[in-house]
Amino acid sequence: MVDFKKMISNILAQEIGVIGEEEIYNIIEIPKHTEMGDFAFPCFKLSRLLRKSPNMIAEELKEKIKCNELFEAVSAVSGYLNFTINKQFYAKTVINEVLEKKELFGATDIGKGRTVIIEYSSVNIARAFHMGHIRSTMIGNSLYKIYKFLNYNVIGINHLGDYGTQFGKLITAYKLWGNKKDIEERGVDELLRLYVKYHDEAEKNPLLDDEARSWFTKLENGNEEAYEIWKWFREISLIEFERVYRLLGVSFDSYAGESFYSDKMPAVLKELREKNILTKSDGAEIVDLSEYGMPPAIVTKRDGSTLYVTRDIAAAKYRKDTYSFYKNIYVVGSPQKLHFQQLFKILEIMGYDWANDLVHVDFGTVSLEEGSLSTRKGRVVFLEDVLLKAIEMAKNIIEEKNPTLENKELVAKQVGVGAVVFQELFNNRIKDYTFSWSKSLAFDGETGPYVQYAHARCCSIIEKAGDIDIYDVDYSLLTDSSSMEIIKKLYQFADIVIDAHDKYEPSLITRYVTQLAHCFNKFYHDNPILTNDLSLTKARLALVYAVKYTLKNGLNLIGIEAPERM
RNA sequence: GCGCCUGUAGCUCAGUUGGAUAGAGCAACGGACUUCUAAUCCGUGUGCCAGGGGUUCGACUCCCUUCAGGCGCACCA
Repeated sequence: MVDFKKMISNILAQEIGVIGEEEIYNIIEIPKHTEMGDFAFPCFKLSRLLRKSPNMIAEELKEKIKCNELFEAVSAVSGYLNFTINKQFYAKTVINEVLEKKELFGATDIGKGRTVIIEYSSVNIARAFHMGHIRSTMIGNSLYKIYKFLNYNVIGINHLGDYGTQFGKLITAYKLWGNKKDIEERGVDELLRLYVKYHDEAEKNPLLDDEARSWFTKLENGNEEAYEIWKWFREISLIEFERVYRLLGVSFDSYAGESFYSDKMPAVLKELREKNILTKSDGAEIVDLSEYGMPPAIVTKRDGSTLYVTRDIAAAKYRKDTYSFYKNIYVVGSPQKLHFQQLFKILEIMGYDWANDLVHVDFGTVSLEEGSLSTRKGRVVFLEDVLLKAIEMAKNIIEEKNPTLENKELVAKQVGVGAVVFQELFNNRIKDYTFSWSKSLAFDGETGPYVQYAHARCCSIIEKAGDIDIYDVDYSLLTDSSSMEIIKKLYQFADIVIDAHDKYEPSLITRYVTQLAHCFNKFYHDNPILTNDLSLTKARLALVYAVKYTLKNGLNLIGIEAPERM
C-alpha cells in the first residue's frame, strides 16, 4: 500500500538538508487529535541544528510545500508541521488495498525463508489444566498466527512437562495409595488427588521425597515399571488436555516435551564437561555464572539425575539442529525469567552464537482472589469449567436476543470462548492479574463479543445487500468524519501487526480490533448503508466489506473466531 | 540481603522508540430502537500519572532515590 509517511518524508527531505530522509521518516508521527491532521512532523530537533525556532521552521516548510495535490491541508501549529491527506485519495488508497488483499490484508512477507519456533502452553502432565495455563497457550497461539501471517515458517511446540521429579512423586503416590481402577475411571482427577495427597503426606514424612527422587532416577535409567506407569499417566492426561485445546482451537506441530530429551542428556553433559563449563559443588554439578551477575545453575543433582535447565539445553540444541531456526521463542511466565537468562547464557558460554536468537516471552501471573493458584493446595479454577460456563452464558444470551439463529451451539461456542480468550489477550502480557468470573464472562463493552458483533453486523449488511457490486466506487462519498475515522484505522493495521510481531505482544491487535469495531459501530449507528442512492450505497458497502475483512483478520490473529451471525 | 517486574480516574487497564489539551471500558446518572442485529450508539470526569530529585526546548515516558505490591535467588518445573 502507499506509504503516506514515506511520501511526506520524501518531500520533506528535498527541503531539509540537515537530516536525511530516513530520519525524517522516523520522526513523523500521527497526531493525537484528528483535527490537527493525519501526520505531523515535529520541528524541535531541527530547531537546534538550524538555530531557529521550531515555529519558524514549520512556517517556512509550510510555505515551500503547500502546493501539492496530495495534501488537502498543510499547517504549521506550535512547532509542528501538520499534513492532512486528501480524503478522497486516502479513502481510495486504503479501501482498494483491503478489497484487493482480503484475508491477506495486513500481511507482509518479512518472514519469508525464516523458521521460527514457538514453545507455548507446555502444561504439566497429570496435573490440572487450569486458568493459569490459558495465557501461555493463547499468547503462543496468537504469536503463531502472527508469524504465519507474516510468512514465517512456524513450528509450534507444546513442551510438555512430562518428566522430572514430579513423576517420581506421582509414581510413589500411586504405589502407596492408588489403584488401576480408580485412575481408569476418574482420569486426571484421580492423578490430581494422588499428587495432592503426596504433598500432604510429604510434609509429615520427608523420607517420601527420597523415595520420589529415586523413582525419577529409575525412570531416567530406563526402569521398565517406572516407564510403563509414566507412559500410562501421560496418555491419560493428553486425552483430557486435547479436549480443552479443541475448545480453544489450538493445535501444535510437536509435542516434544521434557521426556523427549531424556536420551539426549548424556551428550549434553559430555559436551559441558569437555568445554570445562561445569564445576563440582556439594556433589552436584553447576555452571558458575557469578561473573555475569547471576546465581549458579545446577545441571546435575547429587544423585546424577538431570534438571530442568539441562533438558532445556538439550532441547535448544536439538531444535537448532533440526529446524535451523531464525528465532526460538519461549512463551513462559515471568517467574521463570532467571531460568531463561541462565539458559541463554550457558548456551552462549558453550560457544553458540545463536544463543542470541532465543527469546523468552514472559507474562504475568494469574491468581485468584483467595490467593495464588496452587494444584497442591487444591486452589484451582479449571480452564475447561470457565470455557463451558462462558459457552452456556453465550447460549442464554442468544436465546434471549436472537432465538431464531441457526447453529446456536456453534455460535455459542465461538462467542463464549472468544470472550474468555479476548480477556486474556487484552492487556499487556507482563501484567499480573486476578481471575474473576464476571470479567472473563463479560459480553459488553471492550470484549470479544463486542468485536464479533461488529463483524456479524458487517456480514448481515453484506448479505442483505445481495448482488450490489462494489466496483466504480465514488470515494468522495466517504470523506465524512466517521468514514474517515474508519479508513485511517484500516490504514494502520499492517503497522500494528508488525508492531505486535516486534514486541511479541498480541494485545496490540486485541486493542486495535476493539478500536476498529468501535469506529464501525459509530458509523453504523449514524449512517444507513443500504439506501436509495446507489452510488452512496456502493461506497458505504465497500467500507463495510473492508471493515469485515480487517476485523476477521485481526480476530484470527488473536485466535478468536468471527461468526457471521450471532 | 541481592536481582527483576508492577504502581495512571472509584474499579480494570491504554498511552504510538521524550512531543501539542493524559484516554477507553466497567460502575453511576441521563438520552437514542416503525428503518441494515440496542451483545450497539451518544452525553456527564477537580486524575499531586505512587513520593522526591535530576537530564531536556519539552518527561506518564529516560537516569538516581524513597515507598508500596508481586516474583525469583542449589539439587522442583
